[in-house]
Amino acid sequence: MRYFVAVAEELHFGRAAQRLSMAQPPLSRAIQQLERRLGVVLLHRTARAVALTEAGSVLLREARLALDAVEAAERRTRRAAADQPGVVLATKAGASRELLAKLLHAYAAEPGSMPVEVMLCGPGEPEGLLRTGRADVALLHRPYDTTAGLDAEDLHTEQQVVVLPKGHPLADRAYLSLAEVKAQADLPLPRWPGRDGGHPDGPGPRVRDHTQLFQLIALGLACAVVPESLRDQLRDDYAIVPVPDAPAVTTVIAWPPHSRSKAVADLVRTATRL
Amino acid sequence: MRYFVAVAEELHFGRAAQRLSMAQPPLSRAIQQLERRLGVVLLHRTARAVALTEAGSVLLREARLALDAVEAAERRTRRAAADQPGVVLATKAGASRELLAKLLHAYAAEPGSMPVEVMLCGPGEPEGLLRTGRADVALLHRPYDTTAGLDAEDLHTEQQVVVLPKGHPLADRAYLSLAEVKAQADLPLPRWPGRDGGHPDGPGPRVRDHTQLFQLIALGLACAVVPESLRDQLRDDYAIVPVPDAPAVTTVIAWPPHSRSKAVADLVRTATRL
DNA sequence: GGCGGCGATACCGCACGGGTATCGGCCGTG
DNA sequence: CACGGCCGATACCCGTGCGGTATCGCCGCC
Repeated sequence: MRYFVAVAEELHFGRAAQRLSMAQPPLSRAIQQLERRLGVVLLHRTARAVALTEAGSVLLREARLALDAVEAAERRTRRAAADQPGVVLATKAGASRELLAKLLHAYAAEPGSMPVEVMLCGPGEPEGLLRTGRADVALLHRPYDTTAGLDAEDLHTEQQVVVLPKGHPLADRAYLSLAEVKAQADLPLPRWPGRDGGHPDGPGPRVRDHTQLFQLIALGLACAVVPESLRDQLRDDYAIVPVPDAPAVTTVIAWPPHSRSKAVADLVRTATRL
Repeated sequence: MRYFVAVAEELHFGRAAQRLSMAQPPLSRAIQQLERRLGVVLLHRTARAVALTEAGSVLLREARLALDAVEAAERRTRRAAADQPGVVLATKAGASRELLAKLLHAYAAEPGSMPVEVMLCGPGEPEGLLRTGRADVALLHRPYDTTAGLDAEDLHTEQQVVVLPKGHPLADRAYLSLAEVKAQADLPLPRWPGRDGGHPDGPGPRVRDHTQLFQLIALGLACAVVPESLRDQLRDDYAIVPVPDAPAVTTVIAWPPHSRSKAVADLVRTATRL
């Protein structure tokens, strides 16, 4: 299955073999065996190109989940046996900073609380971290993050604002509509990486984290619609205007649905009581 | 991992090996290898008994999920390649009969609908069927069934009633409290099998499906608290009394969170519009 | 038409998974 | 207290299957 995922992602047996540190022929045979075992054609091969069949793309999605589950099993087992227990909390760097601080503080004061390791990561990563067992619990932000396959509790909902370079013509407005923001051809919205690590097509600059984002805004090369709590982290060299019709952002605490850990349960309970 | 799950469930290398149709020594070694690879002690072995360690029980839970995911990947891939598409809907035999009928009828009338295979199963099974890819969508009943790890939409909520043998002294009451029902020592509540197939301890008779249940009630050996919609399926040789303080039962339609199937989406949409 | 890129095939060797035989410790029993 | 039996671990052997190298066959392009 690892082999198939590699080939399906590369769409090239040679490169996939290289990624798996093996030779190409055994890889070809392994895929053929898989196809024979399943009785299904997974790949259309022409001498020039490899393409996924319908069934192949189903297997790609399912196999990723299965491999993640296996990885999670190993990792969680190892962690359960480690002598120093603790919880790993994942969240996007820079988001919900104040809420996170309050949560950590309140949880530390709980009786029987464990050390919490905070894992800061890029957008879209936390779900994968939970699925592969690298993290135990995460703070996510709907609708940016998806909670599919996770259990979650809502913590806080807030409106969004647009961040503009200081002195921009629109900076004096009391509020802006999402349509007006998008209509700014000179200040495009940035493009965040998708789940596969690729950036969607479009005019805006490619961006990986908030530092890059605010750098670009300060340079007058972009603007961004972000939750209003981020304003606390901005110095006053930006202009901030509410965007009432942008979708509200809900901060949620999420965890794998079968989690049996007392620490995660305590953390969730503490968070909902804040 | 399959090996470990077998040993962890049997807590006996010999029987586990038998279940896996292999000899005991290679199984012992395989488990040792797994322990060495993870660097973790999974089982306490005394010469007389085998017991799970803390880490072992974590791996048991995680490994089951991982194996289910692998099984689901294979099964869904095969199904995706089969020339006759279709959806498998799982639900407990006898529950929500009318709602199911309406749903199937309404969905069949939708444009682009596919054949629906209804899979009737016992209590607690549907979650496993969804996780292993044997079913695509299920009708569940909270709080009896858990929707952890699934996406779900509420369809219908109803009160519960107690079903008594005809002519029972309590049969004339306008309503009963849950405490009164439980206090009936001569008419114990039945014990349903748990997720592991074992029945909880207690006085009541062990029961696997509604047929058994109602047979026992008719014989005057048990009573049962069930959703009120079940009364439509009962002939009038039972007495039915509302139990207002029993938890309300919500019928939900549930599906695996990463499902990308149009048929499942249509089915869910149809169900929520009923 | 020839060359190059790429997946498939042919063939080989070794490592690992599984089998049988046997050991060793623990408990129950007469 | 000694013996037997139960059960997991160890020792040793064998065959299969996975991965490697060499090569082929097909297609597209210069």
